[in-house]
Amino acid sequence: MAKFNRYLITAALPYANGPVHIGHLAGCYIPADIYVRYLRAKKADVKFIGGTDEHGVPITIKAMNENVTPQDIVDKYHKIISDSFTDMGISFDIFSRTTNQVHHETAAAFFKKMYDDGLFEERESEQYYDNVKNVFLADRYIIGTCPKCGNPNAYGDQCERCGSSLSPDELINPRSALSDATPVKKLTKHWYMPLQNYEPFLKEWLLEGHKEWKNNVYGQCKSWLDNGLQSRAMTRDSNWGIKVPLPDAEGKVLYVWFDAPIGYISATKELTPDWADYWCKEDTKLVHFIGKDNIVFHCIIFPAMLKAHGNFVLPENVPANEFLNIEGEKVSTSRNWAVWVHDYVKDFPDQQDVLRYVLCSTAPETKDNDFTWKDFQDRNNNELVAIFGNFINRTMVLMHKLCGGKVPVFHMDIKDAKDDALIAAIQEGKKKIEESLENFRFREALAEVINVAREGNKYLQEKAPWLLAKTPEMQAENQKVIDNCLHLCLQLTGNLAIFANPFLPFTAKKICHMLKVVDRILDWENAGSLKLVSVGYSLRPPELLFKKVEDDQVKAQVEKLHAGLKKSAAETTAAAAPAEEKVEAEPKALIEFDDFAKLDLRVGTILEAEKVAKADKLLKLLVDIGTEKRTVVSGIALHFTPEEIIGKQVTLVANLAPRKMRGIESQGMILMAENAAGKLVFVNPNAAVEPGSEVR
RNA sequence: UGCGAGGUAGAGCAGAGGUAGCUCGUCGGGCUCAUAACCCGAAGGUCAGAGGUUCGAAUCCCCUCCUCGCUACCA
Repeated sequence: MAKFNRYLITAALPYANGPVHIGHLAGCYIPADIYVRYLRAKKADVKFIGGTDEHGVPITIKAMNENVTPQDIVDKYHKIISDSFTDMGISFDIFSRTTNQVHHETAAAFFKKMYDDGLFEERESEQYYDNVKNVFLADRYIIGTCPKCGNPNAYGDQCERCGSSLSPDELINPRSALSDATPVKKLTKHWYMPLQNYEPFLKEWLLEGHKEWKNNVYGQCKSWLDNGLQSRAMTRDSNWGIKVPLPDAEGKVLYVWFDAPIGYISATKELTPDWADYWCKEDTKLVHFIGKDNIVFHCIIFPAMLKAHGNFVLPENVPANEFLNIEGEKVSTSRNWAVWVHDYVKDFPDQQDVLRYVLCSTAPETKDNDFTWKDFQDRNNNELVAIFGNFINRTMVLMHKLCGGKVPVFHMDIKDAKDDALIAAIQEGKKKIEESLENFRFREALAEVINVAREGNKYLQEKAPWLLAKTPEMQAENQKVIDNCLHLCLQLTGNLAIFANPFLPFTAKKICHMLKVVDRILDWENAGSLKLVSVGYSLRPPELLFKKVEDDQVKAQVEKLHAGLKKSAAETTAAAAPAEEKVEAEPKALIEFDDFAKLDLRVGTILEAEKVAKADKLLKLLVDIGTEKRTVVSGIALHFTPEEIIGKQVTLVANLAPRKMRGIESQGMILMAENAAGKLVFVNPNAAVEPGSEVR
């Protein structure tokens, strides 16, 4: 514990090309905020760093599609994202952005230092280039017809209609997204970081030194390290990003994943002149909160960068969460299957803590989890309203009824075993919550908060002060017992405010208001105290902390979700439909006989067939075309077993340029007919002919 | 395809050799200060499936299936 005198907590920088949804909150921002609020309550020296990640290709694409500048895009989403976090009480000490000047300087200097220390390899490779705009094209910038589904607007890395991942070489009629020009290959130079050089260090530091990390994180990292790391390009050809700070680097920017984590450092610089204390002193505990998709960058690449640069602390833990599904389906921003934070805040005003509660208690800490509106309702109504809120409400109501609206005296002389048990439960609860939080088990910690409230309800029930005061005479006789009961319930209420504060900060404040105490009592050192409210103080009238979520609200939200989905689906279909007809109805452009004559089509016989290792759709075939035997790799393994096709006659495009697939050179292509259902059928002569016979 | 994580009651989780447990929900009863808490009772599980080790397996070993991520790959 005393090992660390300072905490630096980061939460993944959301990418500024869309708003944030509840999956982001559950996986990353709420756990981070809970942890930070807990540390602050313990008066730890802590900085909570966040910001938007504003570079990279997808932002430039989005800008192009909407006919605005990338800066417009990031300005828009930085605001939306930042507001969502503020509304939800995510208490960043700074929420910065990677387009800031400080960040550009910091990231460039970081790169330059590594360059000067000779830590990069320069390599040349061929990349697609747009001769009209004079720029290199990332795979995303190349658009063409998808060879699988015929979508005329597939990207060079992926077809968004059929979901298949592609390489630019596969696109039919590729064209530049910027100018419509046909891309050509051109040599380009980039700076690579030889990650393999850091393997010994990473293995020692991570695999040996951090066995306490969560299973999902440790296992993934071990897998990466066991399989061996490779050099990775840390620069890109683009004009949107941080310019590579070298003389011969016109048109080069830092790879977005190189610059983004440095954003944590830049934001700290922006926040405080003492930033170096947090980043460079060994007694700082650095913790990155992220989702599982970011594990490799935060556990492998960024630590390697920090180590390479030198003088930086390394993360002490990276408690990555899994993913949150919505109503049984994966979140999909493109299909609009998501609950957006800015929508929630509008639909459920002043109920941020309900969402914080539900997302924490159903957080995907060990596996993917499901968010449903029904569960949201149940947890709110049965736990927040009925147990937590209800205990505090009964305490306040009874105190006003039976103790004149003032904190009653505690009479030590009649303290009994039940009182002692309740006091012990408070102490016990404190210990459990601390232990859970320090080990990043937020669900468990929050469940314990509710549990303490449950103990309160139980105590109140057993003491039943309302039964002791059925008549004024009875009340006079029993007043000391009533006083003790409500005194303890009020102290417990104060403790619940402290316990709940990291999780439900808005609620904790409301409790303080009711108890007429200053927010300072929320300091963790007061947890377990029985002197939070002073005897004789008159308190405010009770106000309800939570209200029930009604069935029609649940219904409305579920409908909204489906309506959003339909709308999005309709848009895609509308956009795709004409194109689809075009592909099927309109024949390809006329060609001359000479074009046809370029094809060398031969009938061949399959001699051998075997599955290609590490590929689920590929068969490696040996085809006899008379004069020679060709090795052909064909993507038909899902339709045919090797045994059933040996001996079959096929039609082969014999003069197709050879191409390597999974390390095997394919010397030709087998013609297949595909029906609407996607079933493949061989195109072959309807009677056997000599192998090598020409098809004309 | 390889690797990683996961699969325990309707939901969310715990348990890592010794009679399968917790919270919420469901059903029945008691009680009532409260936005129906609390108490008592009940139903609900072939611990993903098959095989093995063991006196004894949710737990250890082997194989298979399913979900998610990373990674491949495709007429």
